[in-house]
Amino acid sequence: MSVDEHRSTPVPPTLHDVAREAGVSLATASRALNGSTRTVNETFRRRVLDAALRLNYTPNLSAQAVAKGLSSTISLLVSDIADPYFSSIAAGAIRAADEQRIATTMAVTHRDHERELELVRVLRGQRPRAIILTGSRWDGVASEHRLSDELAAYESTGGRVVLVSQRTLPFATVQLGNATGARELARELVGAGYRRFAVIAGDDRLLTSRERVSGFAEGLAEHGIAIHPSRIVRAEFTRDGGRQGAAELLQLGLDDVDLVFAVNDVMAIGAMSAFRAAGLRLPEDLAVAGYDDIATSRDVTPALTTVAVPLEAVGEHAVRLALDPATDSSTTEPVGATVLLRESTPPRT
Amino acid sequence: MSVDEHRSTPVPPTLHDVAREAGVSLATASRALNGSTRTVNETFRRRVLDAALRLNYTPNLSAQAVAKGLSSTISLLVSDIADPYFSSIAAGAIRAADEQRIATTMAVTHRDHERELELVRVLRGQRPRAIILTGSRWDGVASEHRLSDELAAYESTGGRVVLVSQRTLPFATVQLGNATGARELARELVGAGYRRFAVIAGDDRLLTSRERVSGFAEGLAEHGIAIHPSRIVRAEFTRDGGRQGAAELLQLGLDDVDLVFAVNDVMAIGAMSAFRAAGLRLPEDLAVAGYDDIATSRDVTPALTTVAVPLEAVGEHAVRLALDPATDSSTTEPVGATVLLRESTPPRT
DNA sequence: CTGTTAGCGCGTTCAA
DNA sequence: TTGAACGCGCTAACAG
Repeated sequence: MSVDEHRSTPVPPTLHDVAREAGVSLATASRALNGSTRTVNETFRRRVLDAALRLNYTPNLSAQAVAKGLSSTISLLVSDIADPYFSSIAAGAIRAADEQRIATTMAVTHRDHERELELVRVLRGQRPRAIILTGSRWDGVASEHRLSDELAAYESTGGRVVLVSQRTLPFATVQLGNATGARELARELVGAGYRRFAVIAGDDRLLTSRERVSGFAEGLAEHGIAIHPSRIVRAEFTRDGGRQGAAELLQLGLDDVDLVFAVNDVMAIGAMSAFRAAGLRLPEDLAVAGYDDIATSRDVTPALTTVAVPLEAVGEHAVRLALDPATDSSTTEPVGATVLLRESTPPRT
Repeated sequence: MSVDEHRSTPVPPTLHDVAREAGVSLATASRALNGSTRTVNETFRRRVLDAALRLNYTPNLSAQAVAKGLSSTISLLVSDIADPYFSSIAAGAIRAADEQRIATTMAVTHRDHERELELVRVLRGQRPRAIILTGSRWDGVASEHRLSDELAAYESTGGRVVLVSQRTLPFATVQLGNATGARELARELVGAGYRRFAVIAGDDRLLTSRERVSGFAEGLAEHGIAIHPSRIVRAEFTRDGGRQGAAELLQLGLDDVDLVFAVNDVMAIGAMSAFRAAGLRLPEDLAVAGYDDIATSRDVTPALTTVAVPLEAVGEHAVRLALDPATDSSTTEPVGATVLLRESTPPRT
């Protein structure tokens, strides 16, 4: 039937096949199937569509991208897709991209700067409409400059860059209001009667960690409360990091602490596990608060007090920013955060 | 300097630009940069590489794909990327794909058959090396046939299909051993002293749900225990579904039940929340077990008894299967499951 | 080992 | 409105 039968490697039908099958020219077939200006006779149109259906034709997106010099994909970089923080953002991003019929390519950096830079280079090869970088930016990390250069080069050749994090690089950014959220959390906790705090933070070069810690400290300072530096420990931005931070705090002694703020929920949950393993009753012996409001936060016992970040909306937003031609690199979209007081921080009488 | 300066739309440098800059032919530049057989003079090679670096050149992957008729991407379909079950599989898949320097395009079906079918059609346009479908297959759903046809068409034109689920379609499949895992869970639970069970299942056409329920029932039957049909409720495969299932069970009355098995952890956790809200103490008043061993399971209180599925490994495995040319469609890779008895099902004396 | 040339599948001019 | 011809960026013969 088809020419493919005698070929060794099977191959998808091309527009050429469709045109031949329909008895029209390549151009007509192209116009009937993918043309923007639908200036094609209804009869021919029908014939082409039928032929395409009969052949089970699917346009080769790569070829289209080459021909029009414009691809229909975006690239999304995350630190760790199994982390609910990033998978929520990804969910929103994929949905928004999907609405515009563009595909999302995902890549994972594992919080490795060099890897991130390398991925940007590789992904540029896809000529995506946009590259979205999620995850905290770093301070004092040399590769940030190279990353910035790479992204600038990409943007200078027609690409769009959107960051979901801090605006430390000159690109459109969805800012997360970490300082504000943490400050508000501190206020509410003081309002609930807490006075003596410890913090499990992340690497100090991690701006998200820094912003949350300083925002929290500011909120306390408004009430004349200070956190002793020795009560701020640093650990990895993961559940295990939270456990280790808690262990360190336990070793330091927690007699003069009534609430531990972990800079994200994943760490907070790890910390809760460690505290409990050490024999502490939560929240009676110790209160814990986190940040992000990942799904698990409401399911742990006691339910975790945290700051809700509309993660899926953030992802959608980033894509809209990326795909909206009007957006320029100086765009900064702040996203609000909401304090959620739950059982892990009961009011102190 | 460059011709782009006078152009309205900025454009990335092409191989042509690099060749000109290096003073060599297009072919030489191609060979030096991307050629497999590195039969190129070291001097020229240097010159080309330098030029590429100077121009910040990145090969256009779409063009490469068109030229060699082979793309460097795979497509991964998941039901819901924010669900830890799927994000874990995705993490493994992305990692494995990455190792082979191929990019992963993600799409989300939201458990909608029509959408899934449509996505397969769209994704075929990318000419991915492989399409990986994760998520339970359905029984008695008409679109399954059309999906199968679509996938067959894709495979007949050189693509590869891998399913992560049940082998109900004639494609390479990573099978999850749901029945076995559930049977083993039932045995262990009986061994722990439980005798009276209820089940929160999913849609009965969802094979994953069916397999887990029937496997569980089989395990009980070995000990002469049966589950009364009225003690099996059905709900959505989500946390809210779990809540609703629990609510239904509560309404039915749980006096004659000492353990509730929810067919996945997400539902089990939702159910725990609902049971607790209804005033039940867990696990004293009621034991609960789930399936999948998502990260949250060990963080809830009481820690959830479940069946561990090596999700990330499953994802990696699916990609290897997809990319290994030796694999044929009849390949079936079973994956073991491990019962994890935790505090939500303490031994009954 | 190098350069020339002909494609890959498709969009889009330009005449007809 | 249609079709022929060219170009997109790149690879893969082919000849030198």
